[in-house]
Amino acid sequence: MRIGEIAHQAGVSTRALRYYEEQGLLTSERTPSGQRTYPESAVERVRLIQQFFTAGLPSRTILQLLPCVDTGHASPKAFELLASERNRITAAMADLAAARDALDRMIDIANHPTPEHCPALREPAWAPYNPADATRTAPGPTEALVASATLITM
Amino acid sequence: MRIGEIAHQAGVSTRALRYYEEQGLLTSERTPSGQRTYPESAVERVRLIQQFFTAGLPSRTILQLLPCVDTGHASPKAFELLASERNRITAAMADLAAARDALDRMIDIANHPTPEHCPALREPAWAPYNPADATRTAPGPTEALVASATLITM
DNA sequence: CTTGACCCTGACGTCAATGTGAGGTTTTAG
DNA sequence: CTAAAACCTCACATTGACGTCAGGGTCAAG
Repeated sequence: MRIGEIAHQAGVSTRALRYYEEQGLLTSERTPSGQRTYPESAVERVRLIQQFFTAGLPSRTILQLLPCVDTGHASPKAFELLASERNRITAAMADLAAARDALDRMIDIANHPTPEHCPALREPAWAPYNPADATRTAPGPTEALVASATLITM
Repeated sequence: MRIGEIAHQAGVSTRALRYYEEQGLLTSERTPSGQRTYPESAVERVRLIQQFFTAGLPSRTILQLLPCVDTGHASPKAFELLASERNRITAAMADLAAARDALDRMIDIANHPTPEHCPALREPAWAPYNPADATRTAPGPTEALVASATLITM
């Protein structure tokens, strides 16, 4: 398969694929005329790479991780890296959850049944970590709103 | 309080605070000589701003959101924005979870009790979405490893 | 053989939240 | 009073994963 096909199937640009190759994340055969050729499996590999990029891993880190995907074995160094990146991701998820909760508090206040009731600041929307709000975990308030917004934005 | 104190308490640089002001996210009084002065509450406000930045919201979006923190009311536009950003964050968390699971699969394989058993690719580590692995949700494998890595990296 | 779609290699542009340094004023501690 | 520490305003540098344009080959179809 040529680069355009891979790009299409993996949902990325050809520029991205050449960049991955430049970074050592992806290899390709070449036709006599110099055009890149990939095996089918490249599609999944690109998707994995993209997943890591999306998760905020820099290319240098991905480069260190990929060999252990290929060999199925992890050196001690790679092992540490795997673990520390996992921790990083976990921390990032916590940060996102915190921001989401802040938004939820704002939505709650904006949705307050009696708008006259909260002139501004009885409990500021950004109060530091109100544990009473932390009992609920996943869905959050105003499901209908979020659902409709999903329709709008996804 | 002056800028250095706020920066210290909020855990950001003075440069960041001046940038926030430049972007309209933060206001300050000035002493006759021109030095910035902030109320105590600025610390929490900066922390909120940082939380949003960490969650990937761009300053322009934060700028649209903050008024509704201040007034406790959200215009329809702001409301849509709140909802769509909440969705964005939720999607980002899902992406992080997917990457974390990919790492977990790699860790599992690297930790495989019989390393000789998986020469490379019986089930590639990056197999697309193995639902059997999705039953477990939060903690993941190799707790001890992750715990020790936490000690190392946090 | 030619046209249009695809591919190639540079190489510069982008965007956003800061970092950093220059050159100068203000505040604070002694 | 003096020196250090903190502040001020420009304004250019950084980082990373691409976008985009230039200038030029390649490949299938008609």
